[in-house]
Amino acid sequence: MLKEISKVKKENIPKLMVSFSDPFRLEIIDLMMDGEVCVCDIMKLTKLSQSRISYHIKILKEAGLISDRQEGKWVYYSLNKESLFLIKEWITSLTDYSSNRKRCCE
Amino acid sequence: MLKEISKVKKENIPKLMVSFSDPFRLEIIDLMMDGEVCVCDIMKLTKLSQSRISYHIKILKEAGLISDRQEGKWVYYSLNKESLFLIKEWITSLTDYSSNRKRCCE
DNA sequence: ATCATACATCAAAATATTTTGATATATCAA
DNA sequence: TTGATATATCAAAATATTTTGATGTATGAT
Repeated sequence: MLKEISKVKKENIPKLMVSFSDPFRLEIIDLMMDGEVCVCDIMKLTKLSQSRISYHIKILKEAGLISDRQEGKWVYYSLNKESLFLIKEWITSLTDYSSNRKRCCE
Repeated sequence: MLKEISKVKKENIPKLMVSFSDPFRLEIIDLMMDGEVCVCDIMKLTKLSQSRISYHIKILKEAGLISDRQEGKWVYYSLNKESLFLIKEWITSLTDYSSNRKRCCE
């Protein structure tokens, strides 16, 4: 069902959603809303340790939610708008298609 | 930031999102898109054990994503459209407000 | 070539989530 | 009242995620 009405593959949803399931990742995402950030920016702004940030960045990256761009010693991360749109579309399919049928299975 | 541009309280986002972060919960949500389901429906349709289903139902309920209605021995669960809309609104705030500024912190 | 900086990765420990099987509770029917 | 059914809850075990501190790698400056 969900499979067919959205461009996001159902099996990718959990990984994407896990991105939003941790308060520190939400903080990082929040920072990225203002534009690109490097790990060092996040360190300054959140007081999380470097390896901890790298860990969460990795989760976000593997979910496809962020992109990176290296510039010398720095790696700049930014939100991947395309996947945000896919998620939005998926959620929309939930709100739009959830039926008004009283009972599902009879 | 996210705090201010959406009606969903930031601290509630992780719990809501955790709902979508497990494939079995997604299956259950999927079933609910067709209307109300009881635990017994989910048992028939998914082959998950009863207590396992109750556990996942509890997660969904505590996130505020589903509502329940008891009728005799049965408890019918259904998606709570209001919270789906809040989530959609939150995701929309992400896509709409994420800035095009190149660098966040300078 | 050496050093400092930015970040990634790794293994171990800490912590959290999920599953399981058993038991509890509530409702209904006989 | 007894028994069956639907679901919830619980504690233990299994499993997964997160944190920590240490080490590795690449880049650029001296």
